[in-house]
Amino acid sequence: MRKIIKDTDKSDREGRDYSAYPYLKGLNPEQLEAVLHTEGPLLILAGAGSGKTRVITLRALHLVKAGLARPSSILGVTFTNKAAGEMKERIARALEVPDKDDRSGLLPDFSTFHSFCLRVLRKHADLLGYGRSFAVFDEDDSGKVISRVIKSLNLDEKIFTASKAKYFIENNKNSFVDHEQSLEKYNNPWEKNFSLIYEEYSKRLKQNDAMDFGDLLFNAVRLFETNADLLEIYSSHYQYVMVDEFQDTNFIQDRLTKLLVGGHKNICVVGDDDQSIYSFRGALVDNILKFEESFPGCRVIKLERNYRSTRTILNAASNLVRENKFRKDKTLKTEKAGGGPVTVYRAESDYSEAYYITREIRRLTRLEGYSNKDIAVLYRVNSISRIIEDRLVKESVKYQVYGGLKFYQRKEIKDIISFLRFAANPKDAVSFERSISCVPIGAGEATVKKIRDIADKNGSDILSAYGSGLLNGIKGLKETVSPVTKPAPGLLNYFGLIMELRRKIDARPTERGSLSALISMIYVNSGYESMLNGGRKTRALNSEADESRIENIEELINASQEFDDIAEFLDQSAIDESSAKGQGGDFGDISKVSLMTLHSAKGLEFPVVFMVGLEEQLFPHARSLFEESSVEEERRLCYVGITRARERLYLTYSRKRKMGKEFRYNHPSRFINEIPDSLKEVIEDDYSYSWDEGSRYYR
DNA sequence: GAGACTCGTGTTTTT
DNA sequence: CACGAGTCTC
Repeated sequence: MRKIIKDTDKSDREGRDYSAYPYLKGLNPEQLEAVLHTEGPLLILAGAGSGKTRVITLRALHLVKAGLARPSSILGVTFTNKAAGEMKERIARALEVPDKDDRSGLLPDFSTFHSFCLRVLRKHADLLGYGRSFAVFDEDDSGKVISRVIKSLNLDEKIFTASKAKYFIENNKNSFVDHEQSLEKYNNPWEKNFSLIYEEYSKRLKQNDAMDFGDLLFNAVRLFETNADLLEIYSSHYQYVMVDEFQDTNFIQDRLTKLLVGGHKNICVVGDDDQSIYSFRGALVDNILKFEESFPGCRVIKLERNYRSTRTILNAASNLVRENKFRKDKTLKTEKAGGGPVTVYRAESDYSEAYYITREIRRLTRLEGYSNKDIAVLYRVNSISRIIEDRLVKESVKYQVYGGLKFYQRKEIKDIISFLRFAANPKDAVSFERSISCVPIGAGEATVKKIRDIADKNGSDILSAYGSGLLNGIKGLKETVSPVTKPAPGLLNYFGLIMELRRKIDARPTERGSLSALISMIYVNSGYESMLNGGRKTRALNSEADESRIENIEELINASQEFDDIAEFLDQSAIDESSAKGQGGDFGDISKVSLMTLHSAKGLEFPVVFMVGLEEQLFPHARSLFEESSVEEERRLCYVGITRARERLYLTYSRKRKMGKEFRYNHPSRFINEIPDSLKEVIEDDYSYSWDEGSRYYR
């Protein structure tokens, strides 16, 4: 098999064809080389729009087609589930693996770092002292625990805020520093206290038999570093490893990657230091800059041909990013012609800015042959979307907001799932509290505390305490277990429901009924449904907020039909980031304008891009202005935004903007000035929108 | 002690 | 402006 590759390689230079591998046609020489370089370390420095995704997927495809690897021995790591899913889909189509069947083994394993680690830990976390059904806490859950910890340590919550503590803990976990090392490492009182919080937090997670997001990576690395035989199994199983967006990996992700490929070193990483935009998450650009040092003899391939943007757009991007001092110099070349100038719009107010964008979108779709799906509106912070949305709604332009609150993070969804989570893992006190207090059943803080205290005192979890009658002294809990018959809210009914869920979880899938039936049961029997319906006769009488909650729960019941396995569903819901319904990431087939943050736009492209709110303090964000390196990161973020555009780019800013309670008068972003005038066309606010509405807004 | 109510606050970004 | 913590009332 090796031979075939070599022959192919050679034949390229001699101009022979690739009839055995038709998918290689149309690749440029660098791309081709990247696809064909299969053995040993490979670094692909891929500029924006240089066909990076195509190279990765073709490389995986080629490994299979050329008989070098079984699909299941290829691991592709990405940062979002969406990206992972898309790559898998592409390969599935190329390999003609049908959709519905059990695909395991037939396709390469494309995962995020987190889902990969979670899968590993589900199998082996007992080696680290975790239970079979350990819980996965999201930011929200761990935030709650952290706040509690800060209180219990009698620290001033104004000074040692939960968010700072969270940041501290996250950073340490990302750097593979555990709470003991943290206590040793830091000596000043400030960090010492955070270390104490870290320590207590870790203990509580353990009590809850829970891991947070950081733990997934931390524990996977710990697992592999302390169990050489297990690492051997995994690293010899995954003969070929690829990591996408390598510039955004942090210390622990880099470490995990190196562990996995230690034996064979068949590692291919793809990235672009100009697109490193996650340093606040602990991402280290050095991981990609020093990759060659880590893997001596590594092949480096640069993809510098951009197939996406017009020359003007690309020039704008290049000129901008050239302002950064700390970067590897490189130049993207384009194949496309000039294109029109970048439009810079100066608005008097954010309202007027939204008006302009909406009007321009309508003009583009009516007169210039674009459709809504070709257009994206990108902003620095989510809060900007609102005023744009208002205007789009008023002018009946269909749009879809991506990102923002994720589906599984919505209150009502978390509420319903917390019943299931608690039933699956009775040590999960966070889910216990959430489930018992999300419906008013006469159990408030005091009762909850009483229950926890009883359980703690007897050294058992809450459900065992209930099962052995220890809770009988509590008001409303005199009888023993009773099956759930009617949806009457109450403490007894609550425990009846949880016990019932537990029985079903343990039962064989054939005997327990479908998962969606279980979730419906929770919804009805917990009293959640009647709470939302508020006793009203028809749903039309419900408030808009309640109605949307009901719809979301119905969506949840719907979505859960795809799952047979409860544990799998719980894992998915813990780490799946997909936002509101119907957002599979298929931007192509919905006729809506896309609205999203610049961060979530990474990896996407649109014929028309509007970048909104290009103002000092907002973009670059106020919090970045203290450090040169942070401003550079903002600039890279701007670079990412610009390079999303294929044909037309709009940069808009407003002189006056409502931020929080007050109006701010910001200067235009330095990033606008950093694009040469010759590439720009500046349009001033023409005051043509309705001042009536505007002034009412500004009252 | 539970639940309604008000006030104040706070809004960066993949998992 | 929406959410959470804190206060007040039943």
